[in-house]
Amino acid sequence: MKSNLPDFDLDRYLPYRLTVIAAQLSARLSKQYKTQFGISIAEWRILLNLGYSGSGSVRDIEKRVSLEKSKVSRGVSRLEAKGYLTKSVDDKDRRLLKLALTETGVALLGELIPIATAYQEQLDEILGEKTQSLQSALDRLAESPD
Amino acid sequence: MKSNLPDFDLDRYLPYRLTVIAAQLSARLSKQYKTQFGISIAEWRILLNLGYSGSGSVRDIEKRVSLEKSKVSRGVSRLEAKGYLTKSVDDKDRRLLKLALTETGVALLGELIPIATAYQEQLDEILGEKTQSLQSALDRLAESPD
DNA sequence: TCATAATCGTTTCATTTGCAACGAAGTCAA
DNA sequence: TTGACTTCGTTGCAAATGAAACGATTATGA
Repeated sequence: MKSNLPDFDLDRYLPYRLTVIAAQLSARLSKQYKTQFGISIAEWRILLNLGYSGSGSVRDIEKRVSLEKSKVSRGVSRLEAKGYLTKSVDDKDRRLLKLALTETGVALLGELIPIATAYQEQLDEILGEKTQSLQSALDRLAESPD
Repeated sequence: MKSNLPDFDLDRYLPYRLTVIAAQLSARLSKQYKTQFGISIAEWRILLNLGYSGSGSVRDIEKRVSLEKSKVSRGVSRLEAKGYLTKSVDDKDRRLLKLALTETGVALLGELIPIATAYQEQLDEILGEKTQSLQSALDRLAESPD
């Protein structure tokens, strides 16, 4: 087809670019967590949140780590089945679940975190002095409306 | 559970951060393209690639726009069903498909591109002087070998 | 030439996803 | 108190996804 289209540079188009690079960066840890620990990214985020908050509801996690509530719900169930956390009803509000890591869960998280930290350090090394400007540019995008 | 975990800042963790922001940026255009034109992101990338390359095989698109070949295959089929492109066998190598936009496909793309361009400009505005440093930081990450 | 290997695009299949609907529990106001 | 409304977590369901297998075609090299 003859085309007389305006120019467009996909490689500089941020929605595309960020999606591709995010997938690239996530892929490595995702594979390692899956093969070595049988844990998905969603599960990792849940563990992490519970590790630091001490306990929380499905909704707390959903808001805090950017996961849909059905994903959180299913992730929590899997983690419970594997013995990494416990579910109980919150006494103050019986609609809520009180989720908390088990000892095994804490131990697992203790293995996952150093791996992520090492990866982040590696990325910071690659970025060098650009680390700060990247983070502050991302701050801007994150704050932007819609 | 008592925890004695090393510190970890998820909000500065790039694999997470980029994933969240990428999803946020993509969501807006994704919705608009879907509701207004019935087009998915994968289809948009396919259209875009064909619009500029003139024609190409499934594999060309796969490599060029970061889509799995099954996604390309299905996207191409949908676009063909909607009349936006044509499939034919490549005469030089009969394993390959020769894909090309129809007139309708070019017209559609002619509507999609200005929307994306306007969005990119809006993002550049939000980023201001940080646009360049963001792009160059992303260059670094993209080049990194994992 | 002929057998083997590689590549292309499609499809199968199990899993994942996102959305909406749901029951249970809590809130609010009349 | 009652009834309408909201919130919580789960689940049903249809669609999307990704990996592997497949047939068809081409490339390679003995």
